[in-house]
Amino acid sequence: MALRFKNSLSRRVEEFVPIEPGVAKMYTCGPTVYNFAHIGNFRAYIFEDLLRRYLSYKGYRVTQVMNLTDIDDKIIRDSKARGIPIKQFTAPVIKAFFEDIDALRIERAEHYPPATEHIPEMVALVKVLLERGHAYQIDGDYYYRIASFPKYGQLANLDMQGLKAGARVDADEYEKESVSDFALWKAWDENDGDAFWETELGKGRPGWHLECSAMSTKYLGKRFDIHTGGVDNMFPHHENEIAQSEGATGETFVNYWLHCEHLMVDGRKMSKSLGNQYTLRDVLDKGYSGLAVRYLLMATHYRQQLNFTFEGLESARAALERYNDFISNLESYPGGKSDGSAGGVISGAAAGFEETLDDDLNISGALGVVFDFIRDINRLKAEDKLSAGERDEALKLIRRFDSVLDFRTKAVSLEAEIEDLIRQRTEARKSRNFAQADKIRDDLLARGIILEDTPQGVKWKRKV
RNA sequence: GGCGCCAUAGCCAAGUGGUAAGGCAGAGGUCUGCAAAACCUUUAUUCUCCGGUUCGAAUCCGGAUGGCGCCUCCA
Repeated sequence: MALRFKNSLSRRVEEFVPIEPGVAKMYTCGPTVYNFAHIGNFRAYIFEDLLRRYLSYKGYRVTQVMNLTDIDDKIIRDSKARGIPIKQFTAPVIKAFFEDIDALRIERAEHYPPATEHIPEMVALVKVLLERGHAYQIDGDYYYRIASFPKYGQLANLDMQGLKAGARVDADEYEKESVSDFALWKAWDENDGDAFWETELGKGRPGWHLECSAMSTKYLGKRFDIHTGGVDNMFPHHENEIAQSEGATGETFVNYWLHCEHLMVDGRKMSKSLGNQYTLRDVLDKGYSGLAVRYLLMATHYRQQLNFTFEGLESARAALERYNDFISNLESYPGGKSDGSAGGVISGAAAGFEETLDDDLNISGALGVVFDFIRDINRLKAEDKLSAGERDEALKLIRRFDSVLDFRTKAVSLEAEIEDLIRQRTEARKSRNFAQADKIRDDLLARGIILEDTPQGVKWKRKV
């Protein structure tokens, strides 16, 4: 079976057929850099990481764009409150964002365009929309005329008549032709301070949705394969992107829309506005690793709500330990006498991994395959029925899986002091001074170093 | 009010018509100086509930209950 995705646009599972064979172009909505991202945000980025890595695994050449929204109301408000220029305000937040995605092993996208560096592209887009009758100007503000785009509401499955009746009308925007029309460009007022650009549209700044249309086109073309984001971006953000981009080009903007469900905490959506958020730093400060967070956020299918708990994080940590112990134990296994069954285990696991992930990135199913594989190989190893050649094939496969999962702990060398303690313990054991040996082992455990006595001698590992 | 999603063991979670994956936690065993790791055994006669369709339903249909999200800040 071929790779397929649940497309939000059609609400069906569809086979992935790229515009250009062998190439996958994707746009992934990125952070608004006014504050540290919370782990709910990172769930979306982890999902996108799985997507891009699996596309690569399947042999696609991937181009991913993730925007950095570095101009919006909150950024203006907060930078003004601190009395510093916007760039100075956003720079440390952007720096922290990249530190966080590194800690979570989220592979870098090819492009991270900041909105403020693409004002000319956005202005050009508004001009095209004006020419084509999709935009109008009132008092220096430019709006998108939703009535000019009949498909509006298709992605979110919203009836725009009903929406009007819903009457969530912003009182100070009464001058728009229709309450549903959204801002493309906002004229400067004094509250904006130094947040403005002098352009052909006048003095002002872009609306929220404009950057994604302008920047996706710049880096990926008028049409591209995949667009992702959180479900909460489906409306209005992605709906508006479609209206802008297709209004400007008259062509289909994106073929596959993939939306990631929310991370919950205590049964409620984790969000900045509800104030129930954890940043990655909050979690790391409690002693959990970025890797454990990665596992937890990745292990549940992206279209399923995931309730965040520290119990779940502990469970993720333990699963990672099993995964990593498997690899390191296998690496040090000298090999035994094959009973001929390993080949089937390996090829079965390889096929199963791909079959499940092909099915709209069924990661839970794929992890089931991985852990079945681990148990099967461990059993052969325990019975000494795995040859050195089969061991190497098994390692090759798990490393291939790991190109998608990236759950392998990084090898870090030991401090000389700890090496010395391990040596002292080995001496103590030789002289059967077990009390001393056990004390050293306990002390090291408290420092995150786990010791195991094996037939090949003492082995150490770091707590995941 | 409109649109949509979800409910599977102590916890997390796959499975969408052929007789309940996997992870964590728990219990017993093998191994070990003791551990750890690993392996073996064990932990849901049953998938929120009530009807229906079918030889056969966690899976399809109808209904009920409970939870969550979106409906112009949001990943």
